[in-house]
Amino acid sequence: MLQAPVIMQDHERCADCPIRHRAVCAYCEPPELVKLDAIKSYKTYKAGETIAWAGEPMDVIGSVVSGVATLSRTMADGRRQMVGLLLPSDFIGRPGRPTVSFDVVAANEVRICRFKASEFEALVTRMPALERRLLEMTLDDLDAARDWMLLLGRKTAREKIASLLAILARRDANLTQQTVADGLVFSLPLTREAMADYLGLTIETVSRQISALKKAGVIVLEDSRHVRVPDFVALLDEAGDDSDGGMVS
Amino acid sequence: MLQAPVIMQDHERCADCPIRHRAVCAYCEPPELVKLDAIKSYKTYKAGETIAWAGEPMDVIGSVVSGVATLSRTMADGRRQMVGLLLPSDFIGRPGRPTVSFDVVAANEVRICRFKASEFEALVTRMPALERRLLEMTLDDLDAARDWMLLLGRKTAREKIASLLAILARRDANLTQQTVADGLVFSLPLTREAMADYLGLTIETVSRQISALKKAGVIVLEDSRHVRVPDFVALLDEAGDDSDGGMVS
DNA sequence: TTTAAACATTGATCTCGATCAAGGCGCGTT
DNA sequence: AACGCGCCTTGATCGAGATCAATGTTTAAA
Repeated sequence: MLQAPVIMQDHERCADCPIRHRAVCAYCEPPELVKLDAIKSYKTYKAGETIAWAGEPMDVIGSVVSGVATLSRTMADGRRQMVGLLLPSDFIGRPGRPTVSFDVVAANEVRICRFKASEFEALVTRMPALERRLLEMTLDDLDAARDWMLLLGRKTAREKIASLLAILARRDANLTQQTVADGLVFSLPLTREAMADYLGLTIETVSRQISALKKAGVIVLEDSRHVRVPDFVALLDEAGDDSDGGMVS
Repeated sequence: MLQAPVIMQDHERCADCPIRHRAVCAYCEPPELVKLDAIKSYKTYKAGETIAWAGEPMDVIGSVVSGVATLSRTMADGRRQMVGLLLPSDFIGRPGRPTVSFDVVAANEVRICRFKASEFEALVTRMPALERRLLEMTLDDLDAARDWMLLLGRKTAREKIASLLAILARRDANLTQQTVADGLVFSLPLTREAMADYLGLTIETVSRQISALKKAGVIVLEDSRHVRVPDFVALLDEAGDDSDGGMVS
């Protein structure tokens, strides 16, 4: 969620701030920026570690610096559905809300830059542009959630896998500034189980469909965690998407 | 989406405004309120009529006064997934976004109170509390979308139907101030087809599962569009939800 | 290097919901 | 009343993905 199209590397001072990408770097005044710097802190979570449980009070907001975190809802009998995937530069937090409404778990080793929620909220009231930015980010999340709903409700297993791979490939290409022409190569930051939770499938089906895409030549598996996409358009075609969704071209 | 817990009937002047429920009534200053009144307009759409197509520029924002509207995404081959359900008092619009990203369709006769987007935006910049309110509403939508994702990805057909009925029953009870003890009665504002699009099912499965819940005594069908729920807790149980989700008790 | 545990793949079978098909019901029109 | 049309229900069958089961692979600890 909440992906910044390009990371701004010319703002070293706030390089890891949860809001750096457009809000602070674009709008904030230097005095406020100093305050942001003074109250931020870092924390690293190991793979599988729970960052926050559903229902817990959420006293920090932040953003992913490196690694991958997941948001998921679980039913009483253990069925689980991922409802958010947080990659580097994504924002974590629900401004103005006292509790988390889903489990936040580290998919692999995750480094997070955090603010105390109360201090962040105070800052927001003094910086109207920040509030605007938060609204914009939440709308991005909502759009992503709605695409995700189409995937869960109407796509076949094969389309689901292709869609997920396309999303991960796009994110990776943005971060590394690759172009499509090179033939994308990227790593899968999720286990088969996490992919299954993302897609509303079982791990067996995930595995089978990845094999099928491999057999069809749409992807090449360097190993079980590294994928090469020779032709990105072919992958999008498998995903059933009708647009290229803003790929770096 | 964006449900107001109780409609404020003591603010006649802005009774139909897209933002009446908490933002204007709670925060706005009288001079601004007058301006809101001056620029609002009404429009009624017939059942099945498309209010806006995906990709179109969206020059109005507004809210549902009566009737039901749906947001849905469609794939190239016609598969459709509903991604938003707008009941009376719900907000329509993506503040700051130039286009709609899904089809907006009237499920039955819908009356909408509208602002020109540009005028509304201008107002927002002068009323910081309004921006805060929009953020809050968008977060509500995001929470709803995430619950919906759990439904689509992991619930059985029967649980899906029960969940939808529970949502509609709750909304109806809130509007009419019924209590659970009475044994809820409410009308289904959606056709079987719309329910199927909501739930990621086919109309046949929707029909069958409604029949099954009827046979099990969880619901009573007065006719195909009116439902009685003798025991709301039993319905929630069928839905697989672990919380009562804020029912009026 | 061996071992154990987590993760991934593949096969065989089953099941829930989709699909195909036929009728029924409600309602407005002629 | 008869007709047509949209909507809903029910039955029969099919198939995609789940489930059950076995085996292979990677990783890291001993």
